[in-house]
Amino acid sequence: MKLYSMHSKFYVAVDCIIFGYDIAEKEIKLLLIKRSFEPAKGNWSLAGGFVNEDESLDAAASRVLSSLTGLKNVYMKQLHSYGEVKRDPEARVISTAYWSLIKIKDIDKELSDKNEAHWQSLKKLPKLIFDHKSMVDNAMSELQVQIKIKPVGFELLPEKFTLVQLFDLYEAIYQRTIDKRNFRKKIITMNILEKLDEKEKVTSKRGAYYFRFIKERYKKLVLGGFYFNLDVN
Amino acid sequence: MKLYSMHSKFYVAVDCIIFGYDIAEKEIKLLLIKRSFEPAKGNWSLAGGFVNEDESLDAAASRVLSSLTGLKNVYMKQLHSYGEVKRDPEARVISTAYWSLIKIKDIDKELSDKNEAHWQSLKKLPKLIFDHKSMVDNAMSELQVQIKIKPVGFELLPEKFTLVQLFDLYEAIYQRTIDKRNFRKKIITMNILEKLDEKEKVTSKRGAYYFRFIKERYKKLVLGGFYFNLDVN
DNA sequence: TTATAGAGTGTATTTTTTACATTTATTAAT
DNA sequence: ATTAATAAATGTAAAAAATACACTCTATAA
Repeated sequence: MKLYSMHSKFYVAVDCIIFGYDIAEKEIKLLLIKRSFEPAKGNWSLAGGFVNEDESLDAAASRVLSSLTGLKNVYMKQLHSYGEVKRDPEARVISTAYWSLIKIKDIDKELSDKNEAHWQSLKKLPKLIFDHKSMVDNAMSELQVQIKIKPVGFELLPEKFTLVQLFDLYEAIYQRTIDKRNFRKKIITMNILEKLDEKEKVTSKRGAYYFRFIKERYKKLVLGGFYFNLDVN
Repeated sequence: MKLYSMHSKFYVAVDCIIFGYDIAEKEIKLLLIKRSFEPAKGNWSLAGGFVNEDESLDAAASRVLSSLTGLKNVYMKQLHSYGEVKRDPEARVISTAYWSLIKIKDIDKELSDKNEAHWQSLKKLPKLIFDHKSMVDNAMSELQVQIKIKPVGFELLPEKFTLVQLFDLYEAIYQRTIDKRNFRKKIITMNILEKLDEKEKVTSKRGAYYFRFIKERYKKLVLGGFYFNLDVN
C-alpha cells in the first residue's frame, strides 16, 4: 500500500526530563547525559533516543528511561512535542518530551555511570544542546503546577518520609518559602498520610516522625469528589 | 551526512480539535470533516494533515486550520502527541493534536463547505476515525481546565457579548449549572471587562448590556500577580 | 544538669465562597 | 393608557478557607 507515499517522513525522538530530589541538599536535580554521538558529542543533553518502528511514543520514552536508570513503572508523563525545523542541526527530528519523577536512590548506578549520566542541580544547570533548556523550563513549570494539585511529590521521596522533608521538597519546587504550620495543617487534614511509630533521627536529636502516603486512601477520596490541593502561603 | 540513517522515519501528522460556540443553541460545537481519502474515506474525522519537510508542527497545525476556515492568528495550543503503533491502520503515523477556539461566524463558509467541514454538537458527536474520539475527550478536559484559569472563553464569543452569553458559555463548557449572581460578581470584580452603552435586545425586551474583554488590562493585572479564576459554584 | 537544635503545635483575623429571592426595564397586547 | 409578560440585574448574611504568627517540646551530648 502507498496511500501516504507522497508525504514526507521524519526522524522521531523522545527526550526525558528526569527529576530527582536530593533530601540532604534540599535541591531538585536533573539526570543529564554527556552525549556520546555526533552532533554535539560530549555536550550535556537530556536522556533521549529515537523511536523505533514497533514501539509507541510512550514505550520509547519508557525504554529510554529504563535503559538509563534500570527503572520501570515510574511516574512519567508526556510534556510537549518540539517540532521546529532546525531544532537539531543534523537533520529534521521531531521530539516528544516526557517528564519523570524518580527517587535518586532507586537508580541502577552502574547502568547510569555506563551511560555517562549525572545528577545536576537545577539551580546551576550546564548549557544544554538544541532546545533542551526550554524543555527543562517547560517541565519545571509543569511540575510546579502538578505538585500543587496532585500527590506527585511522593514520587520524589522515599516510601517513608518526614513532614519536614515533604515541606522542604515543596519549598524547593515552589522556589519560595512557605508557612510551616499551615503546610502541616493542610497536608494532615487531607487524611492521605499515615503517621508511623518510627522516627528519623539523623537531622535532629528529638527526631521527626516518619509518614507514609496511602495511595488507596487518596484514590477513594478522589472518587468521592476530593481534590488534592497544597497551594499554601 | 547520515549520522541518523540507521533510525526509522515516520509520517507525522497534525490533527485539530476546533471548538466553536453556538450562542443561540448554547452549545459547544466541533468542526469535523467528511474524510476525502482512504483509509476510512467518507467517515467523520478531525481536521488533519501531514507535516511538510519545511514546516514546524505549529506551522502545520496553523496551515490545516487556515486551509479549512480561512482563519489565522486564532487561539491554538498543542494538546498531546498520539503515537500508538496501530493508531492508523494504513501506516505508522504519529499525530500531534492541537486544540483551537474560534468564533463560528468568522470562518470562510465557502472554504469550509468545499472541504466538507461541518459543525457538530459536542453532545451528539458521530463516530470518529482512529483515536480521534480520545483526542476530542482530552481536548475537552483541557478546555474545561483552561477556561477556569485563563480568559480563553472570549475566543469563542464575539467582540461584544452580554454577561448572560458568557454565563451560558461557561455552563455549556462546565456541563453543569452555576450560580448566576456569584458568576457575575466574580467576573465583574476582576475588572477585565468594559461595560458598553449598547444593549443586545434580541433575547429579551429589557435587553442586556454588551461587555468587551480588555486584553491589555488583563495583561497589566497579570504582571502585578493577578490570576484569572472563574471556578464558581 | 544544662545547653542546644530542630520538631511540633493553636488561634484569632481576614478573605473567599456559598446560598439564596426580589426588583427592574422594556415591549407587546389589551 | 394600563397591564401582562419576560428576561436582566442586583445584595447580604453565613460558612468555609486562607492567612499570620511565636512558643513549647523532646532528645541528646556536653
